[in-house]
Amino acid sequence: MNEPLSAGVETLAPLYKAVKRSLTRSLMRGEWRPGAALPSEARLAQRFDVSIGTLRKAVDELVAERVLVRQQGRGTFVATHGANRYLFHFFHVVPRDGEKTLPMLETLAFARGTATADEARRLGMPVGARVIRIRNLLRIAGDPVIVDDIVLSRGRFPDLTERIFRERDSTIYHLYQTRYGINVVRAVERLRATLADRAVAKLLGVAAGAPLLEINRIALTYRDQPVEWRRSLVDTARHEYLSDLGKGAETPA
Amino acid sequence: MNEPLSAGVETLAPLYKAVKRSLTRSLMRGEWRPGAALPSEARLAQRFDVSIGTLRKAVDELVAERVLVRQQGRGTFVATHGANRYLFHFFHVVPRDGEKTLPMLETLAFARGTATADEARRLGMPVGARVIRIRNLLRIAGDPVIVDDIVLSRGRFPDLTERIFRERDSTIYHLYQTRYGINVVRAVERLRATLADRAVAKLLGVAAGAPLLEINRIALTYRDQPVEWRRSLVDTARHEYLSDLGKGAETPA
DNA sequence: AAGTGGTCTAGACCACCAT
DNA sequence: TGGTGGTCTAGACCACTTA
Repeated sequence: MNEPLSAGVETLAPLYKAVKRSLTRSLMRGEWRPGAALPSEARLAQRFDVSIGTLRKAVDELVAERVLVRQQGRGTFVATHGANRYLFHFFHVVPRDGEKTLPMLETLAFARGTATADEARRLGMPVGARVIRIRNLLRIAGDPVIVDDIVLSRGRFPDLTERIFRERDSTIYHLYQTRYGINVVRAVERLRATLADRAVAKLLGVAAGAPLLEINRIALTYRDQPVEWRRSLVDTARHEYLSDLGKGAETPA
Repeated sequence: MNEPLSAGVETLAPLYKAVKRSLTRSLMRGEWRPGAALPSEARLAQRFDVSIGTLRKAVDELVAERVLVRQQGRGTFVATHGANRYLFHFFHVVPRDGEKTLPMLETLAFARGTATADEARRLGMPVGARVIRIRNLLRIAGDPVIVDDIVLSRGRFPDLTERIFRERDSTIYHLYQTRYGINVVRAVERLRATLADRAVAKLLGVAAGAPLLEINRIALTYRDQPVEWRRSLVDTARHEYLSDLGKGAETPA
């Protein structure tokens, strides 16, 4: 496993970038499972034959991207997709007054089909590729607020069945991560305003033609490979989409 | 100017945090003007009596927050509000097909008044405080796309007149920065869907009752002090709000 | 007590920019 | 050529966790 850093096609100029790349490759290979501890920084530095400072700089960036999690005194771990990570980084709908909470998810439909031109483009597959389409209703504090339509490539999720999807015990991304080894690392969302059609209006308990917030999300894994396309329709009568910008990282003070 | 780091009310545990705090204080005081170069890292390290590594770690965070800008071989500078920074970090409306471009701004109204309860809460002022209200129409590639309603405290912008506002030669935040020494560093946006009223519909060239994306933005300066409240109404027929999430920093590869 | 990450230091060398 | 930031190193010490 001691692959020399100069092995890759081309070594990135700064050494710590090469180390980061090598770490990412190991993560993609699944060398360390989600939730598992990496070797200590001292050991990793040895393995890559770099100083601890350089190793730390590589890990720093992966921590900033939330791929790894450091815990002082315990170790460095592969980030897992649980309720917390979902709430903090992948779910931006908040009550207009009150605290953000985890939505309850009810699966309304699960169907197989072939990719439309739109779906193919967004997921980087050929038109006609085999896909799965899932519709969910999300309730916040009991109220129906969001209708989600998810599209997945059957190539990436070969044996995914409605039963497996329904009977997962945590978030959807946790299912992707644990069962399919697909680690959602980033998401790009495009928002617009639209009007509720009759079916969605009924689900959300609003009038047909009510204004809804439409979120088109592409979820990405390592190297920005698209994994999931999700269209969310949100009733923003009592909820909002929160976008906090201009912060590089946490940096509280 | 050699204020000891232990001077502040309480010194933050890590040394580099104290250095960062001290740098921020200097920026708030205007010790270095926007666009000006800071002393070299070696000199700053001397001044704070810390190692270069520690000094760099403090500057790293301010660079990540886009308060400072490093240029190899030239120096470290106080970030200025120009077209680029605005486009990249404070303007998220993009054409659905095509490149993001700088909008053209037309000022429709400029009026003085006193703060409503809503305005007072959002800007952290007492109800009835004196405010300025400005309405602008933004065109992208010639088409009217956004109506902006801006609310400012007259306390922060004492001598701001319609003429000064109209005759500025760059972005609005550049005006705040250069004329009032107020550096917008961060923004929090809350989005919802709404319907166009008659006045806005006419401005945007859509039907009354057309769906619009409503963006409520609070612009903040150092220490998260609110500076500006802006409500934008966006016609998302041919444009979208882009939200890129999950990246800690740039980290291209 | 042993092992982990977090901070801090001091110094070398490189890449880039101005002159 | 001299000054700037960018990278890399080696090592000391601290804070925290676990056993």
